Amino acid sequence: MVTIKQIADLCGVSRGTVDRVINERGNVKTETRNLVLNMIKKLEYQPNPAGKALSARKHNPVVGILIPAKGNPFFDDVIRGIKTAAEKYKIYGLNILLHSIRGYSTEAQLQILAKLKGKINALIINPINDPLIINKINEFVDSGVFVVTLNNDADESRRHCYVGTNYVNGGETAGALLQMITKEKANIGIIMGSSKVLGHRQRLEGFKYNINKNPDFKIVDIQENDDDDICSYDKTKEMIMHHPEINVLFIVAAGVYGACRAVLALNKQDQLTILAFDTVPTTVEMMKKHIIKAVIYQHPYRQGQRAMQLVFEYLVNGISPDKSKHIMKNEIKILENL
Amino acid sequence: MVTIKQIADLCGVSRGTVDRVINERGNVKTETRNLVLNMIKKLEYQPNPAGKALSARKHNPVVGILIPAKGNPFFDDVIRGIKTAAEKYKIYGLNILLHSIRGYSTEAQLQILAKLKGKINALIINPINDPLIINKINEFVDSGVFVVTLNNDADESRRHCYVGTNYVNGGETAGALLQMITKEKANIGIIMGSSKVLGHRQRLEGFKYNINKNPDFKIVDIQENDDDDICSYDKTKEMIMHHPEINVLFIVAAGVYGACRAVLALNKQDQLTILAFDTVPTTVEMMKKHIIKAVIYQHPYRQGQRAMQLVFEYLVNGISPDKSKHIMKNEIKILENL
DNA sequence: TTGTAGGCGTTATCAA
DNA sequence: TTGATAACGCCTACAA
Repeated sequence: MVTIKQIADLCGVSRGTVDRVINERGNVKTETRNLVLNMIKKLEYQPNPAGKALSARKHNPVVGILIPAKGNPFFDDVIRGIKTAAEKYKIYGLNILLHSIRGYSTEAQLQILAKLKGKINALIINPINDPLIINKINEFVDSGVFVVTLNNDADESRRHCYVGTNYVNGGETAGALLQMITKEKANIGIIMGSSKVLGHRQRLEGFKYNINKNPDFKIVDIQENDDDDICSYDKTKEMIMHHPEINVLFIVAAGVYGACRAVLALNKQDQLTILAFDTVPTTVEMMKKHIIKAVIYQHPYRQGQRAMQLVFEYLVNGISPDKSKHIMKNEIKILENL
Repeated sequence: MVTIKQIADLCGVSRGTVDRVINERGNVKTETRNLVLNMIKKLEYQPNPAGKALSARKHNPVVGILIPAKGNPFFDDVIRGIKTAAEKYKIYGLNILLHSIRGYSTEAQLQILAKLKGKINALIINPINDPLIINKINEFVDSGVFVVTLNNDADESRRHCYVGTNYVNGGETAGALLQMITKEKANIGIIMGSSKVLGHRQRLEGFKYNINKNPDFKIVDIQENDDDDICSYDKTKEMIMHHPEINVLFIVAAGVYGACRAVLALNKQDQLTILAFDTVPTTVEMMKKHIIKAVIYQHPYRQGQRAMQLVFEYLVNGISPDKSKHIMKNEIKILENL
């Protein structure tokens, strides 16, 4: 393990000069610069994160976090992952400014972002795909803030990293699983959050892609519940009543509890195979009651943890992420392996 | 964030004294000791891992690793996880001595352990549950070595940590999944590694527990293949020929490829639902050919990574593990979410 | 353009 | 029994 001091000694210059070369601070003669650079390459110099971390204590870096988690239990685990990681990193002087807001509103997000401006060194955000937000993200990036998009990407922006899942694959997996667990023919009713949400559309796309291969599987109806349980309850009830042939219910986003309650209200639980996403407490409850057969799980805790880890490594250890997309696998959860 | 220096100043003693108290090096008057201890408690002092890491560079800690990985592709991913993590920690001065051996032999394990004695500060081991090995593990622990058991526990020993899965639950999950994907009745043939291996016995136990709830599911035959593909091929062939009523094949350990080849040789692939463990390349191949329906996955990469992480945090950051068992979930993998 | 020196927090050695 | 000091690797302000 080579250190700056060693490089300096071997090049016959001071540590300061080597540091200037490494961190591109300028004010180094081209010759000495090249000398140092060659030595660095030759000895495969790598900065020691512990040294950096210690040195970084003087900055007290701050991470701004913006997540529309209020009223959406999926994010509870994401936030738990964030907070656990934050606690671990606190000792290094890394602090967080956590903003959990309710629902998806460009206006609200912009407001929080304005508040965070100038106060943070990194930003973790579950962004709306709105040009105004994209724009703000780019502004943060330009001002040197490290930006991680969480659970929903904004790849039109210049964010450094995305942590989340492959939504298309989530739908495909659900579709394949459904074909495994369904005896004979399936008439599928779909309840989705909103076709305005990219992730929901992609899941549906993946699901359809896999389902359409099988002539015994038909999608009978698709309704949107806006991720709201009451709306979900009404829409599901209506759907099942209008289409008594439905024997599979696929719930693509939130509102799982409302949909299940509708099934129970109609006493249809024994005639329906229900598939959903995520293991929020109410969903687990419905799995325990054998109402929901299986769900697709997107590692929410690890998503939160990973986002914080990336920020920590960048800000404190001076390590840039090795890849820009950190994708969690879509797992299949049944009651037994929750 | 309080530092040793601050504690020292507030107590009117030197940093050296505070360090002596914290690390219980003795040679401190009881009064000053209590003074310091109270201050530490009051200010909730927590050591800064970066400081420790920097200081630890002087020791150049070494991790011994002993895994019977040769000829067992399951461990390829475990080792990949170990090596990736080791690479990351190299810069901190942490080095590894990796011993990958072939097969499970107490003698061979003892030999390696003897070789490692005195050379290592931590040990990661996939141990045989033999009193001789347990004894050696305890010797290492007593001499101050941090010991992590990997993928197979030795909880009769005083090892610090176990990283692995819950085998009983793996079997239960497989059993539950099987009941979901099987139409009507199932006559199950089971190929297991060896009843001498605790993990295999536990998987079988969990599987039976779940299967026995359902009168339509019967276990027809159980054979052991000693984790060997050729043996697996022969035993499976024989089993299927002797029991033409078998319509489900459950492979509890290695030898998946051999078993599948037997099925193919008998041209039985369309009449059998096959379930197995782990996603080794040959198993994935069989999944792509639609011979194997699903497998239970035990996060091998993460197991290796986690074991190294625990060692790193202990040796370099001076952080003791928060729990003694680090259990990975049993995941269900189908072709789509591999 | 380059070098020096001090500090981040912890540990270890030596002197008192 | 205690204190002073240097070292781990990096960064930065200031001096040359």
